Amino acid sequence: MSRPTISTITMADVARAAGVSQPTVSRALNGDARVATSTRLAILDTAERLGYVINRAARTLAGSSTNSIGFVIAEHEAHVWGNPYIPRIIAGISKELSAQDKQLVLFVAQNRHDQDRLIKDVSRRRTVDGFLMITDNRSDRFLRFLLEQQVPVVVGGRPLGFKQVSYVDVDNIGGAVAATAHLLDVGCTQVGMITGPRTTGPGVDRLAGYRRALRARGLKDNGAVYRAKDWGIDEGYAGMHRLLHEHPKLDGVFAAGELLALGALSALRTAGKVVPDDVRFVGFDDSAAASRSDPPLSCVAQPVEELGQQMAALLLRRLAGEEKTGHLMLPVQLNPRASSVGKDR
Amino acid sequence: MSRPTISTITMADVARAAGVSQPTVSRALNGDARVATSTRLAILDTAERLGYVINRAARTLAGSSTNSIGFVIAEHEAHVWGNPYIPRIIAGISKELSAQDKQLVLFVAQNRHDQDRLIKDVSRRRTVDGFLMITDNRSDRFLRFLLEQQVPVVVGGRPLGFKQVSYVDVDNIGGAVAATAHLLDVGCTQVGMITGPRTTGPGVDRLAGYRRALRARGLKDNGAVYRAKDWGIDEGYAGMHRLLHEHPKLDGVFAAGELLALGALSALRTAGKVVPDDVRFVGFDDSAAASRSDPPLSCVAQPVEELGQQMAALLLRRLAGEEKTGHLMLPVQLNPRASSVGKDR
DNA sequence: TTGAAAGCGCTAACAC
DNA sequence: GTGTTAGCGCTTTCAA
Repeated sequence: MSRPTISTITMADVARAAGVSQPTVSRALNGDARVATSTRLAILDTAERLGYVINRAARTLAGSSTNSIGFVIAEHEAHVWGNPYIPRIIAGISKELSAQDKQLVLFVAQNRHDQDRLIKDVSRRRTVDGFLMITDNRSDRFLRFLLEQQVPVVVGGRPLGFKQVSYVDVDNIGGAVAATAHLLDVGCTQVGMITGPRTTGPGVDRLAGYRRALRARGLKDNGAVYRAKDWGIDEGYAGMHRLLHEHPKLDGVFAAGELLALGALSALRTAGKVVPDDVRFVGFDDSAAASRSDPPLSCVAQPVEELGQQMAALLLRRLAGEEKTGHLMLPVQLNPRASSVGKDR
Repeated sequence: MSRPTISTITMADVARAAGVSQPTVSRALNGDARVATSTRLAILDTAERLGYVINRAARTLAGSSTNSIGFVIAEHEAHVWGNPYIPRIIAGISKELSAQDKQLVLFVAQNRHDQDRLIKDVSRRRTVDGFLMITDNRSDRFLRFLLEQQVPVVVGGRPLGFKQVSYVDVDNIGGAVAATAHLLDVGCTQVGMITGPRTTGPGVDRLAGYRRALRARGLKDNGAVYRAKDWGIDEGYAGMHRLLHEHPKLDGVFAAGELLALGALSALRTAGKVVPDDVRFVGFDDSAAASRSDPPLSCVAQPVEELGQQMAALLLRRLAGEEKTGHLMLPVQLNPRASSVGKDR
């Protein structure tokens, strides 16, 4: 049993079977309005019956679009590779793209050299119609290049230091306000925060939300803020450790990242603190992980998969000329949980 | 300043500039041995000078290869999206592929429906030359299909229930043996284990390694094994919780997964155990995360990025006809650390 | 509303 | 060794 021959049904085959010309098949399949409804239906039927699948290479060669978009992972080493959201973001992107019959091509540019190669390639030959990317704003040369060249691009997470860039982000400020307000609501008087890098939009915005919530209650900033250098578990641990030493009376903590929260929690337990008896805690999480039982903590749930999907949708709209530069903010949800951690309840 | 025109330098342009025919340019650029060295050099030089970049669509249409390979994420929802290794695996794959000028196309098949669509597409039209995939062996219909159709595929992690499939995996057995032996070496007398799903190669193999190490010391299995239903943090927590209740005298634990270890650690702390004073602990980790300070635990370090790279390399070799079905086992390293967790040292 | 003809940029025979 | 000649399977004018 040798490999079955891949049926190479072409538009010409469909045309022959349907009794029309090959260009008419092309028009019908591409939704050209000039094709008579009866013809279209006959063609669609024949194509389906014959199991026709378009040859992307031919389409790309003849047409003006590549029908594929690129996803660039350009974050600095320590960030992205510890970014637990990448798979989910990809799932969201993929969902949207496959619905529109676009291919998703992956590019990894961890260092300057990779970026240069990408820049060179893109500048000379358009391999994809546009880019989606996750960046930590450190190694942003590729993004800058894309914007200069006016190559369509949509970024995940508000990028700092760029004007006129399309991006999709979750409501970081709103989420941080809700988290902080929640801690105050349940009676905390000394609320601290571990925020993400000041070089990132989410890091800055979540801190802003925390401060806004304090201000709204007429509380003054007690300085119990740790600005993590990255989003990793280590920084969460280090941050919590430091906060506990500098602010022994802390009775509430908001850790603005999933791994930061894990690390912070670890430090709390190491210090013998019981959550929420000694210290109330709110973290960040993927909304898809909302059912997670450990840590059974209050968290701000972000729609990560939808973030990816919306990024793709926004890019496709731009490519279709329906939209110029634009932003999109996805709502988050505060997910309060009343479990105890640090000892058995 | 409008968008600079993408220079559409074709082989014909290079040919003209170099004073040869277009097919000769094709041969030179593709390393055809029949081209005279002097001609080749002249052509390469001209191409470089003109900034020539090949048109992949044209190459694919005219040739017999698509010059791109697919990466399929086919794991069951709960598994993959919590799989912390995906980004690193992708990095490794990308490294190898870009070195060979191949594109990486992503496919996501979370459910039966996605898989059917993929199967249908692949059976009718070859979009990529081969596939790389991560699977949890539950939703393995796509893999089965690929094998039946003799589509080249390389799997990451030993897949259960398949014969004649190429895969790359780390030395799970060796790692588990080393981990268990280490616990015994440092004086543990009651060593338990939390292993991964019995439907996965690594889950089975790591358990086998643990048992082999016990046997080698003449110890009999004390039954202190928790078989996690997935690799998530929750299962680690649940497993540790259960082990502690059923085996109160446990003084050593081997958690055979990164998230399993995190969860297990959490449960240990929750139960008031101090690591390593009360219980010795060995987890699994990405070797790239070896510098991680929390948890500062002994671990089996896996070369995850290299796993991806080797997967790609193996597939490319198969496509080049250099190799048939084959396996590759990457060595792991036991990384003993002597830190304390659960209280300040 | 449809067909005929041209051509996208490359690879692959086949000559010389 | 190198040039000539044919397509690959589409999209896109241009006629009809």
